[in-house]
Amino acid sequence: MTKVEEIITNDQQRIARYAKALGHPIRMYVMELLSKQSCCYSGDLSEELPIAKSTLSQHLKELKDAGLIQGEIETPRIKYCINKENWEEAKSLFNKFLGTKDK
Amino acid sequence: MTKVEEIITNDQQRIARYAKALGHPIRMYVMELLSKQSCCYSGDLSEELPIAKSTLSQHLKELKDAGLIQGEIETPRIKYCINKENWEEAKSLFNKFLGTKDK
DNA sequence: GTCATTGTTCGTTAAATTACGAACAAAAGT
DNA sequence: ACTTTTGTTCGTAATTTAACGAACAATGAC
Repeated sequence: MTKVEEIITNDQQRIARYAKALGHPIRMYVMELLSKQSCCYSGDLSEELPIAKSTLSQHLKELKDAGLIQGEIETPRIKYCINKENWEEAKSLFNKFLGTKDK
Repeated sequence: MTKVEEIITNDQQRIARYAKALGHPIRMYVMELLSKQSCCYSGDLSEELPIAKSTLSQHLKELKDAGLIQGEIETPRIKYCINKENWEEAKSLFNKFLGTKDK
């Protein structure tokens, strides 16, 4: 009868999308790293993390598809950093949701 | 070689668990509702939301299993509310992650 | 050109997620 | 006892997720 879009707000859709992307320890690890040190190389991640590089690649793709990170080619490596614009949006959405006073 | 637990912190595991639970629009909707109005009945949710009640039940179970909500029998209905203790932990973890100043 | 290096894509597999309706269980009302 | 209300559980199906290794592509070094 009623459609999802009439009930679930756009913000809820978006924050759920971000939350989903953060819903894995490896991806949390990457995001936390990036929020601390501005950028990283997947080769370095691949060394520290005990997972196949193809698996890591998939996780990075997840984060990229969710808009949380972006990759920049810096041959022969790829430099990953936070996607500032979307990250700001995500933070704003989470802060609002969490009832934090700012924003 | 190295184990996941040596790399991924406990906090990262926990916040990822919470994020995963929040990674669906329906569940975001419920959590947002509960953070506003302290409690709700799944019957009411079932009416507003265009999904089967069995599906809703599953989503509520997800949130319950993640520790974000708790159900209290109030026959014949079930009253759902935030699980305060875990919600505080989740907020604290998210705030730390998001780089918010408080907490 | 050939060889490393770096990271993605492919193919596969196992498990988890999402969704539905039907069946079921519990408890209160008649 | 029967019915109604409320919500969970069951059975099923389609899709997505997570993981691996092998194969592949791009680029720089030899």
